[in-house]
Order: sequence, then C-alpha cells, then structure tokens
Amino acid sequence: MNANKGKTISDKGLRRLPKILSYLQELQQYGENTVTCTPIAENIGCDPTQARKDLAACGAVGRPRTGYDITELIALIETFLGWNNMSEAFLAGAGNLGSALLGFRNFREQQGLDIVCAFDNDPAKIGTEIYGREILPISKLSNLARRMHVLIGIIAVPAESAQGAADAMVAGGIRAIWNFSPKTLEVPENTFVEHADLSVSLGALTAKLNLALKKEEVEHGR
Amino acid sequence: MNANKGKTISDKGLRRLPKILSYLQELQQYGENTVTCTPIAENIGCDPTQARKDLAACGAVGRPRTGYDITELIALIETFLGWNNMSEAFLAGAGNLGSALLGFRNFREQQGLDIVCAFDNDPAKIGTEIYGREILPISKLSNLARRMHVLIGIIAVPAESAQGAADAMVAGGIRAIWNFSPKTLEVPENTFVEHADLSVSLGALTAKLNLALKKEEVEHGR
DNA sequence: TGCACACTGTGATAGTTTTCACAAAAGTTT
DNA sequence: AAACTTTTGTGAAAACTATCACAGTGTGCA
Repeated sequence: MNANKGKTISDKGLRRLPKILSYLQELQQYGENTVTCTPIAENIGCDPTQARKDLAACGAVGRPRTGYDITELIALIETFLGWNNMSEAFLAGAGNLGSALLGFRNFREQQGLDIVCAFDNDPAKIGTEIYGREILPISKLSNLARRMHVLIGIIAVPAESAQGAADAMVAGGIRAIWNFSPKTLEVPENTFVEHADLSVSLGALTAKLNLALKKEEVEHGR
Repeated sequence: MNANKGKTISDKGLRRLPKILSYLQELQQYGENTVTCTPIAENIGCDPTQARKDLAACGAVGRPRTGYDITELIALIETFLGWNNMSEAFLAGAGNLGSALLGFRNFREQQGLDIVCAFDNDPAKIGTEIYGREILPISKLSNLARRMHVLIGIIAVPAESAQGAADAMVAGGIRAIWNFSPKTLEVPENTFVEHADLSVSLGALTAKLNLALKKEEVEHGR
C-alpha cells in the first residue's frame, strides 16, 4: 500500500498515459535515457504540471534538474495500465471490424492483449478461421469464458446484438468490455465498459469542422 | 445568426450527441414520436439537465409536458454534427484497419462520410482495389485532395508514417484529420485532429480493470 | 374555461480538472 | 565550496463541467 501514496488519476488523465507511453517509446528508440515534463507535455498537448501529476499517479519519481528515467517510466506506465503481463480476451463479432482487430499484432506485443477466441452468430462464419483463430458460435461464449478465466471481452457486433453479447460476457465472468457498437450497454456495477464507438469520435471531428466552416463562411460572406 | 442563440457545447458534450442520436433512432424504429430528457439521460448515462443542455446547443426546443419531437431532434443533431449532407474523405493506409474502414457501409449511410479514395505506400497494394476503391500512391494525395476539395482525411498508417501523411493532407487543403495512429500530429491552427488511437481507449479499460482486481485482491487477501 | 401536472429552460451551487505559483532538491559553473 | 540554474512536487487559484433547485409554460382533464 505504500507504492502509490493514495494518489488518484482522473479518467481524462488515464487517457493521456498511452500517449505519453507512445512518446517515451519513440524517445527510447532515439537512444534517450531521461526526459523532463516539458517535452512530454508539448508532445501530448497538455500543461507540464498535468504531465507531472499523471506520472506521479503511476508512482513515478523524477529527479530535479534531470527529469525521469525513460526505461523506468515506461515500466511504471505499462504496469499501471496492466499492459506488462498478457491478458486473454474474447471477441464477439467477426465482421469487418472484428476481423481487423484479430489481425492486429500490436495488441499482443504492445498492450499485452491476446484475443484467444472469436465468436459470431453467422453460420457461414462459424468454423472458419480468421488470422489463425477459429470462429465459434456465441452460445459457447459464457461457458468458455468461465472455464478459461477470461476477464476481457470485445464487442464488435451490430447494435441489435450488442446487449445480448454483453449479457453472455457478464454471465461468463467477464469484467471489462470494450464496446465498439453504438449501443449503451447495461451491465452490473462491477463490470467496466469502455465505449469505443467510432461514430462518437467521428462526430466530434465533423461537428468541429462543420462549425468552423460555417463561421468562416459568415466572416467571408460580408 | 439567430438559430443558435450563442449557446456553446463542450467537447465532452459533443461526444454525447452521437450516443443520443443512436438512442433516438432506436426509439423511432419502435414507432415513438416524442421523447423527454429523462429516458435519454438514463440511456446514455448522464443527468437529465445535461441532456437538455446538450440538445439546446443543437438548437432544439422542447415542449413542457410533451418533450421533444424525435424526428425534429434527429434532424437537428445530424445537422449539428454535419452528418446530413455527404462529405468526401481520403484514407491514408490500406492495411488491416484501413481496409475495415473502407468496408463500413454505415459511414456513408449514417454519418454521411464517403471515403472516396484510399492511399498507401506499399507497391504491392497500389493499383489493387479494396471494396471497390482503387489504392493510389500517397504521393498523389495532396494534389487530388486540392482538386476534389476534400476536407476530411483519415490516417490509418503505422506510427512512423503518420506525420508524413498528415503533412500531405494539410498540403492538400484537408482541414479535419481522424488519426488512428498512436502519434500526436503537428498541424496548423486551423486544422482539427481527432485522435482515435485504439490503444488509448484500451488503456483506459485495462487500467480500470487492473486497479479493481488489485483492490479486490487486497480485500480478499486478509 | 380554469386548475393541476409534468416537463422544459436556466441561474445558482457543487464538484472536478487544469493551471499557476513557489518551495525544495539536485546538478553545474565559477 | 558557494552561488546559480533547472526541474520536480504540491498546495492554492482559476476555469470548466455537472448537478441542483425552481420558475415558467404548454397540455390534458375536469
């Protein structure tokens, strides 16, 4: 209980960590050994104090005038994110997006996420293989998850099947769901859902562009 | 200038709109005509006042005792997000993720996003077709973007090529970049970047699970 | 036609996140 | 070895976001 002296991190802060990590790995490739908060903050686009507090939340201690040790920092952030030891995950939905997720080597190598099984309802897909993983019927998800002690589930099914897939995952003891469907899922208290619906992110982008273009139109219009 | 009486919306609020939209479309399918803020808020997981303020930002006006007209609300949100008229987009990177993005019919139908061209540096891919779109060399991106007045770019290339792709997009007059690479991009002031790196979202999920499991371990351990 | 209800719209309050300001610490230079 | 510079760590202030409380208003019902 003394490693992390009661420091907390906000959800937003949490999301800065993978960006910081990515930058640190880049620095490490260039042969750097230490780094200060200022370049980190500049790279990820935040205030240096913010970066310092985020790092502190992971248990990092820096040295005045020198900064932080990059290797140590990488290890701390990876541990904090749970990326340093392999976790097994189940995937529901072997369509376009699901197949792409199965194809990413990075999840295994960088984030320690091993998608061990994929599930689908489409009889045409069941039994086939995608990137070396056989597609199983969704009805088998719960039992297998429980037997294999899988705690992470990925939902890449169409909106109308999303809640059903989530229910199957929860029934199988899955505790964290990465939800790529647009639907908001209902799950028990102790289950985490990360809504990664692409349309949310796209909406934020197109709305900003839209507003800016309209504003420019008005400014140029007169 | 009177449609939207100076109301503003935060970035976080912006991201609630696509979720609200998705729920409204679901209600519409069930034959509902009007909706109040309470069920909307429950569905997307926020306070009813929050939902009301988000809707107000889109220019929506509700009627006491009745609520909001669903059809009208959908139209307002779609207009606000810029999803009601088709926008053309260029895609850089025709790998796993890029191909999946090309395969989504939804972007065209739901978000009005038409990925008209895809670009890659891999000679093996150039000239081939993916979901009916020919793959062109990235060197042609700038000129084509300018000629076709394309304003939206999607980056699905590896980290090391991301900044180069972004530069080409900016040079071609692209104003909004949907960035799926882990790298933070440097772009001019007037260009919007939406960082949709999957590892950020995954990190938030695994970190929460990780912390919860550790906490449970401590609680059970003694 | 008027009364009561359910919901919107919004100013005020509470809570959270970010930024500021500065003391303490560790190298660097003279 | 002392003075100086750079950077961390953190409590306090500012900015932003979410929640609360309630006045205003249209609708349904008597």
